[in-house]
Amino acid sequence: MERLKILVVDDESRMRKLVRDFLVKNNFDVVEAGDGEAALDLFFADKDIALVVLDVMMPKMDGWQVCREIRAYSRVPIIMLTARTDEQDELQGFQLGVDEYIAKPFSPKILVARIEAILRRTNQYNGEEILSCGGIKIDRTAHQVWIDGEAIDLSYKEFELLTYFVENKGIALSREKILNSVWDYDYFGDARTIDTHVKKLRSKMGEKGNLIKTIWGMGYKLEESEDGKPER
Amino acid sequence: MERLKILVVDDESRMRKLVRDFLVKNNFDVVEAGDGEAALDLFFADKDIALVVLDVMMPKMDGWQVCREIRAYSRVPIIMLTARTDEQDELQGFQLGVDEYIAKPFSPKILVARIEAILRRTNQYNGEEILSCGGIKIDRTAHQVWIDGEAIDLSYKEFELLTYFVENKGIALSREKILNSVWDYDYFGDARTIDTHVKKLRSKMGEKGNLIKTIWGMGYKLEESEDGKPER
DNA sequence: CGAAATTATGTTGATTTTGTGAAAATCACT
DNA sequence: AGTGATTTTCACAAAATCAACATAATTTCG
Repeated sequence: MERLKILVVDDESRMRKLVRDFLVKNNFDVVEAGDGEAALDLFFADKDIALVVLDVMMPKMDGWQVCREIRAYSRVPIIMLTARTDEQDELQGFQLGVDEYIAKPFSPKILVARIEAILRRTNQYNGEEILSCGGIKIDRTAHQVWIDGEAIDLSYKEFELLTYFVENKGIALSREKILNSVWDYDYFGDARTIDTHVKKLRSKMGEKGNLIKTIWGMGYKLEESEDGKPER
Repeated sequence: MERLKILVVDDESRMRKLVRDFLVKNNFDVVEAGDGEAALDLFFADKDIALVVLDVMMPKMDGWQVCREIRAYSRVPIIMLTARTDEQDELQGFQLGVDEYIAKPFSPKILVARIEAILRRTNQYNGEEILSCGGIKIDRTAHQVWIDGEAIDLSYKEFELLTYFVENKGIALSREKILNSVWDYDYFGDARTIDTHVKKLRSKMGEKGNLIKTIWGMGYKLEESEDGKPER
């Protein structure tokens, strides 16, 4: 599958970098614009932009206006980044043809998940809806997890964390890394909170709980399979 | 692959030298700056700096400020050197677009590993993720070692030490050298500690343990293969 | 061979890191 | 505002690691 190109529009370069880094890591191409005009120029010059991520709050031309102008000529999927709370906006946005909202601050993981979901909906992307690994099965749209065929209940964070583990199975993950992708980008708190979630995950996962290995002095890792650990 | 250029910014010349020496040994080009202003001058004068290593604590302009100014114009990867403990800082830095943190004191080996990982992520560098040597296989991302296909558990230090041996297979390594790259730069303890770790490594490695040769009066060496040693 | 130097090994205590349960804070919904 | 669920923090227990040391074994070299 060729890499899909995403246009990211935000006046803050840090936010652009955040979004870009995460998208690139997830195999998308990214083009950026720092204001509405540049965004429109880029969008109409470049015929193969698969999706647009648009900050609402921008000086000069705001996100709504950019959205309106794009919609006058194109049905490309548009995701809006908004400040929490504003429900009024959502209404306005849906009338304008916005496909999805993401409230700031969001977790990078959620951003990517939403983008992939939309692209999947529009048949431009066929990533997996169902993840699985050593008896763990995850349905992302249904937000449901099965262990050896048995459905288990997980809270939101637990689900996100387990999904992240499965997406990165076999890779040693530092707490730092986990925080930076599963938690909102402005989360400032104790990395040990991860331990608590891991504890709950392990217990809810029953026998399969020990697929989540502790890497002492480093972090955690989801083992791809149970075997390969004979001695000790 | 041409040599990549790294800008090292720290007010302590001792630290700059430490970092420089290690990077040069690992085939990077290094330019140094002793304060924030010099760093910015150098950075904007020199168009092909591939990565910046930045100490947080500096007189006059601190690391955050330097980071901000660089980020206003560039997305070059930035690694911050911080005092242990300060988690608050990490949040701030993340918003500024810092790519990685390394807590002082660090081991030179870790510094190089992180730098290479980031450059790999940004596709500027294609070193190996998997090392191997005479039946020993090391997956750095998984933090996992196999001996003849069997996974073995190693502690953090043991893993670092074995990786160092494999990276330098066939080369005689003095205890001094080993300490200076695998241990934190402020460790001034007994070099005999290495012996203890070598002992544990050898025993965990089973038969392959004797690939780690003692070089009497000198240090240790990892043999590239078991056979082919008729003389001696 | 034997003494001196060096390395191997087993043990131990201090330190660091992780596990765990419970309390506190936050959030979602009514 | 009130309730229950979720998330985070905290404190202490448990576990793992690490450095150091003492003693045994090995190598070197006179």
